[in-house]
Amino acid sequence: MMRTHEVGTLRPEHAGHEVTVAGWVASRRDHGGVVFFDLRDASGLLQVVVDPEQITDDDVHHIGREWVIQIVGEVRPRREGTVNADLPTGGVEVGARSLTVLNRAEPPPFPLSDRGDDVDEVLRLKHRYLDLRRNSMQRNLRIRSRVNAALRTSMNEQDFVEVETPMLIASTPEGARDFVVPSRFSPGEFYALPQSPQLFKQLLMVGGLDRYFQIARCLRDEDLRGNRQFEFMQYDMEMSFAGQADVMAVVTTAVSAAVEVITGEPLAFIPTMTWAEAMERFGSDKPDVRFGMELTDLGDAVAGTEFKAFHADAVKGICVPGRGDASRSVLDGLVDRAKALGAAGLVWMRVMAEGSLESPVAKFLTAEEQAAIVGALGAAPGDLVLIVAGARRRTNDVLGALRLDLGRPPVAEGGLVPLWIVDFPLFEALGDDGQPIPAHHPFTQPHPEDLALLDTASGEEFLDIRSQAYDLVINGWELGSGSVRIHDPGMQQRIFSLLGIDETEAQARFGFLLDAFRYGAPPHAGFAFGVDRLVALLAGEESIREVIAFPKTQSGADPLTGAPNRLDASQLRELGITVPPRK
RNA sequence: GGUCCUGUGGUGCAGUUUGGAGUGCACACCGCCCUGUCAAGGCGGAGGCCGCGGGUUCAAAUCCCGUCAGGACCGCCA
Repeated sequence: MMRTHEVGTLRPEHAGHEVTVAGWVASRRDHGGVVFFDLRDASGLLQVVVDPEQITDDDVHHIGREWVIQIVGEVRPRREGTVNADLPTGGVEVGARSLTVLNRAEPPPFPLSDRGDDVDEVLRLKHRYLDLRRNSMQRNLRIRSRVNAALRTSMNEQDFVEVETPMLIASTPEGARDFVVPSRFSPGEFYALPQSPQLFKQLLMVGGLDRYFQIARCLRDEDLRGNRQFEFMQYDMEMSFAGQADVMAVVTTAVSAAVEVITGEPLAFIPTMTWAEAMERFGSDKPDVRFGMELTDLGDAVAGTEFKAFHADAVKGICVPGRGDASRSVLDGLVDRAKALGAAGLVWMRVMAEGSLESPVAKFLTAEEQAAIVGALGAAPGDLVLIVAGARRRTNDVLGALRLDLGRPPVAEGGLVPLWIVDFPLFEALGDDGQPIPAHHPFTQPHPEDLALLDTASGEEFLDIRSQAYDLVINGWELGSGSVRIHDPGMQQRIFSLLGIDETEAQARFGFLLDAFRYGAPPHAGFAFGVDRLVALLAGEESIREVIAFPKTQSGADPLTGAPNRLDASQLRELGITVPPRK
């Protein structure tokens, strides 16, 4: 038997038991005579004591970190004054009767203790198998496993059917850039890897599965970020004879179950906010509502002002508490940032004692206007006021970004604060040809109150049409989104025609789905969210790389395996692929 | 595609602003001492292409140009 116990399970009630334990040497404290080892396995740390009267082999003084050893010995309570309150096993130790070296180890290239948290990430990824031994990675992957299990259990309890959908599918030109896989049987032709199971889950609804879910791997060939990887896991669901409220209830139950299994507290209730309100108050469709600094409309405060920059579609501001002491170079940096985000400029104002304003533009504003600005923002002496004027949507975007730059707390601070964002616009913008561009995807059902607008709208008015699309946001991260789908061929035809997709093109892109819908598609709606992001939030990590066993760097490389790499000439020949010579 | 930040013994940093001998700190590593430590302690030692290439200069870790790698952000992510 390799071991009788995992080290982290031993407690004072085991005193007197003879145990066999095995693991890695986390540290050695060598007194020349007695030697202490911290023995680590997946369950934790345990102090092992090697007494020279028990074990006389001098090699014990040369056992290094990360050596793999096995100890047979007796559990005993620690002597008075030597209990370690920082360790769950700190009340006991094992006195070694025998010590076996199961494997030697070279010194690791970086510390595996909690001190290793600051190590260069490339080095960690290159030796991920060592990085995984560290506390935080062990913890994060175990959180991930329990979240996956909780989601599955919840969906099964809610009578959903888990169905796997294919990884090798047809490419459609919609959405994100596809990863593609060459076909050996049909040289010159390619499969695409799924960006999401979207079309398949709608086919499953036509197929009468009624309630589908999957924890699905999705792939998108777009630039990576702290919370975006090429490949990621989506909790994906779709339900028939159901609408927005039904979907939100099911998702809330599942997410709540996952949160509860980690934090011990369910998400009792997830408040709802319209997209329009989120944009006006927070300048974001994924508002972080854990802190204030809300966007305030200053249109009334500066109505009729002489200051020409404030003669704009919208004049809005935020108040940054206590940052009136920001240096000129910091303020210049904020102005640059605002301009980079597309603002014409940024007005900053330091709020001085008695509420007077110190600002390059103060001389253009009357005392009444200055007082109105301070009043509207509720600014106090010592605060910093930032004002942007311009087109309303751009103004909201810029201030929303500055608000996050200046006020956003660490992702784990204050627990999880979830929010449903509803009534997204159906179209996010107008293309160069004046055709509206869908905000979600072209199968999204318009909002019932805005159906009439579909026929009467023109130009920018299209952007006011709402849809039955909804997002789940937690702590300012877009966790996922969903929508009620169009199931009526007539409505689908109208949307395609608004999007400038003619029948031939629609057939070519989504013909199989449209064909399926001719045979009696049930009304259906669904949702999907990023499991990596949920796990990162629950683990308190800013980057999903910390909750993925083998992630890629920002340039899409894997320092451990060397992916991506080049193929043999013979392999390429078989696939009918020619690649340019290496530069 | 763009902007910004970072790159110095195995690891984490300081040094770069204002050029002057690879100068410093902590950890790890090796040797010796040490029988109750908790990241043990003490003494000693070894370990450097200052990411890479070019330029300026009497002299470059330091200034300039280029490049590579990593990260954050913009674009992108229906």
